[in-house]
Amino acid sequence: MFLLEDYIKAFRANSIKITPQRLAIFNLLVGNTSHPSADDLYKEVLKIQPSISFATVYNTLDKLVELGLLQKLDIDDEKKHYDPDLSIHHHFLCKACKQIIDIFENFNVNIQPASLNISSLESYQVNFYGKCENCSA
Amino acid sequence: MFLLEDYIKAFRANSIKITPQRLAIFNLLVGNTSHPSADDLYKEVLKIQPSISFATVYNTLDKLVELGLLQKLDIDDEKKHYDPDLSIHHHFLCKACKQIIDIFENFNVNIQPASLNISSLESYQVNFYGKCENCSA
DNA sequence: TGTTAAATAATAATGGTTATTATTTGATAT
DNA sequence: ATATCAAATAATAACCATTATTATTTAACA
Repeated sequence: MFLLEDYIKAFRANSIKITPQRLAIFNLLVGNTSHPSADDLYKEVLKIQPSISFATVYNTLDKLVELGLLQKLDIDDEKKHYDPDLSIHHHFLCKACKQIIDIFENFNVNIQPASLNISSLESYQVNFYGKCENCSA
Repeated sequence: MFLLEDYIKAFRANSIKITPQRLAIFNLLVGNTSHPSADDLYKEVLKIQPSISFATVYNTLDKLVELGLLQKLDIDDEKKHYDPDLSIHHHFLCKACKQIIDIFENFNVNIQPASLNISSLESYQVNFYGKCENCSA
C-alpha cells in the first residue's frame, strides 16, 4: 500500500502538478480497502474540497492508473471501481449488495503468450461472484 | 457449445416465447467465438431481421443469461461482451484493438467461502490484459 | 380461431464517463 | 518575491451503453 508521499513523489517525478484537490484524493486512497467508485470518492472528497468537480476526480484517477499507482477493477458492469492495493490479490463481488471483498490468495494463473495470439501480458484479474453472508441471511 | 435446438428447448421449458427475432439471435450465437457486444449482435441481426429493435436484443440476451445459456463477460469497461461457450475457459483483452482471445486453460482458483464473508460462490472469471500480436507489430 | 399474456418496436430516460472551454493556479525561471 | 505559462480546475455539455416505458403486435394455447 502506498503512502501519501509515494503519490506526491510519483507525481513530481512525472511533472504532474500537485494540487489541494489531488492531495485530498491521495489521502482518501491511502489505506483504502473499500474499492470505491469514482462517485464514491467524489462524495468523500467533497467533504474536504467542497468545490471540487467530478472531472477533477476522474482526471486524477486516470493519472494514478497511468502511473501504475492505482488499479482499475473490471468486476462490476455498472461502474468502475478502484483499488490502491497493488499487491497480488483478487476480488469477490456480491451480486446483491455490490460489495467487493478482497481475496488474498496468489493463484497460479500464468499463461504462455507465445502459444496464443498474445505478444505482451501486462496484468490479470481473478473475479469471483456470488452472495456475501449478509445478503444470504 | 449449444445448438439452436438447445436454445429453443430451454425457452420452451421456461414458457418464454420463441420469436423470429429470437431465433435470429440464437443462430448468431451458435458456434460464435467472437465475444460480441450487444451492439455487435444488433448490427448482425439487422441483416436477417431488419426491423428488430435494440431493446429486443437486450431482452433476449438477458433471458439467455438468466437461463444460464450465455455468459456475460466483465472484462471490458466500455461495454459488456457475451460468450455462448460455457465450458471452463478464460479471456485475454487486447488493450489496443479490444479483441478478446479465449484462453482454454482450467486454472485452479478455488476459494473457501467459509473463511471469508462469502456465503455462496456462483462463478468466477479470469481476465488477462495486454497487447495482441497484431497490435504490437 | 379467439384469447391473452408476453414480446416487439419505437423512443425516452438514465447514469457513468468523457469532452469542452473559460478561468485559475502550481511550478519554474527571473 | 514576481512574472510567466503550461497544466489543472470548475462548470457543464456531450456521449454512449444500457434500461425503462408504452402502445401495438403476436406466439402459444385453449
